[in-house]
Amino acid sequence: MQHRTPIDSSVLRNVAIFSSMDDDQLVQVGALLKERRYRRGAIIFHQGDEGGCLYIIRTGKVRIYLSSPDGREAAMRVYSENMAFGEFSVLDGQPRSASAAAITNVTAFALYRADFLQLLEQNFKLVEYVIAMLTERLRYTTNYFEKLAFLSVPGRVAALLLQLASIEPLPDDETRLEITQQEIATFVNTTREWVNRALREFEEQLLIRLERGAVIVLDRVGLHQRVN
Amino acid sequence: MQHRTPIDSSVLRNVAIFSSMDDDQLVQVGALLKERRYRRGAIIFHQGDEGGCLYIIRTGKVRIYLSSPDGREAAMRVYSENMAFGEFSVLDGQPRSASAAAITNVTAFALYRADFLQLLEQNFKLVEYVIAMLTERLRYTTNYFEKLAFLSVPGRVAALLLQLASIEPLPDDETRLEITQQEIATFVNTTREWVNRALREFEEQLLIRLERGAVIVLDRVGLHQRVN
DNA sequence: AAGGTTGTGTGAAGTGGATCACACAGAAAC
DNA sequence: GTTTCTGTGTGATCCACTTCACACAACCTT
Repeated sequence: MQHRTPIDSSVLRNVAIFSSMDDDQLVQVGALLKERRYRRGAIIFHQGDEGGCLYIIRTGKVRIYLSSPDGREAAMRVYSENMAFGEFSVLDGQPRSASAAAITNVTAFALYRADFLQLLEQNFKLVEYVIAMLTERLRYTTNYFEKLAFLSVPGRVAALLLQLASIEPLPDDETRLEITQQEIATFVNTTREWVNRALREFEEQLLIRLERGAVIVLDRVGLHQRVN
Repeated sequence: MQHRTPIDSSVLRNVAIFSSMDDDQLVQVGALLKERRYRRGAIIFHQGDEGGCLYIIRTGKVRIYLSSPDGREAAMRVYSENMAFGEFSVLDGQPRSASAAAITNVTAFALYRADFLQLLEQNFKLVEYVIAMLTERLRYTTNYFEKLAFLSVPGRVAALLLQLASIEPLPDDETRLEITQQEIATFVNTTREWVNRALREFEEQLLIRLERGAVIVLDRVGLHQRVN
């Protein structure tokens, strides 16, 4: 199920977290990584679990989310190719602060706590990268918090669409987002019905087009004006 | 207005961020710090400002908050003695992600970006501390986000009271929190009126006692049950 | 083709919380 | 003293959003 052989170091070249390393170091890192595969929908870890490793995504998308005692879910973020997630637990040894699930089929590299901490000590560039990553996370969450606190439901939906669109490869208009309305609802912390009403309104204004399981963003500047 | 003389290094001994340093290093750090004073209510920095330095609080309390275009405020956190704030901008050079205001009169040390980065390179222990600080911030905000997303107004008020009570020196019951209901409202992202209604209900259940400008926490376990 | 499942669309009723509108008391300012 | 704030208490109304209830289409299965 999982490779025990060292991972081809050339693959690691474009992973941001290792970008500062030379060939020798990459080979060394490759030997520490374990390959992991997850099916669409599979849960990678739960909030509260002991967190032994961080993950670097090779292919696919991962959703980070919180769940309430009564079964509701609040999605916080999507990570995609070449991004790392699950670092907090590795850095501070505390349990997972959120849960992670595979949105699509996912292949990832797992890097375990002891190995990672050792790399950190040996490589100051990596430390700089980790600090940069953490501050980025912090800014992201602060921004997310801000939206939740200040924006109405339609505003949050519009903001989410823009954010998702900005991740997608095609920076042009006509960006296709493969996401269900239920999923959008968990991201903006409302009900599916309200997401639907907001989306239909945007569709009437020709800002988006709706399909089963997808939203096609047509007019980003128009959407941007709807953020309120 | 501000000291140019080096700061007594013995004062730095109990500041967590420098706890790993020996006497020589502390003297060196002391020479880099600038003393700053702020009046009760004064704004230390605004969201969006260029962020040149981080602050270490000597005495007093500081409130970190966000403000919306239409003038509403959402408070995120209170920092008190010996804690550092304003680090993100120093670490990544980006503008301030939130605003900071003095709740009480405040004296603080300012440490500027270039100086701080240099210290970081010279001292790996400091790096470890910074990483620990950042992960703590991240966990705190995630937790805060979770409360905002899942709890009702009374639940959030109860959770806030418990959190504030846990900071206060007296860990016993009968903890006096000097805070107005308006301030509570900005912390839990509601209106003053609703905070009042929630507090009166708690008072009737003998969980707290109300005074002008203060809430006295009587029964923490009882309050804990009201978090929902 | 028949039946189940998942995603969507949409009305009607219910509610948590916001907004508005005052009243009142303690503190501070004159 | 009186006046003027700042903080509190509380009812009435309003509205954004939730909950419930169903209809329907697309896509699985078998």
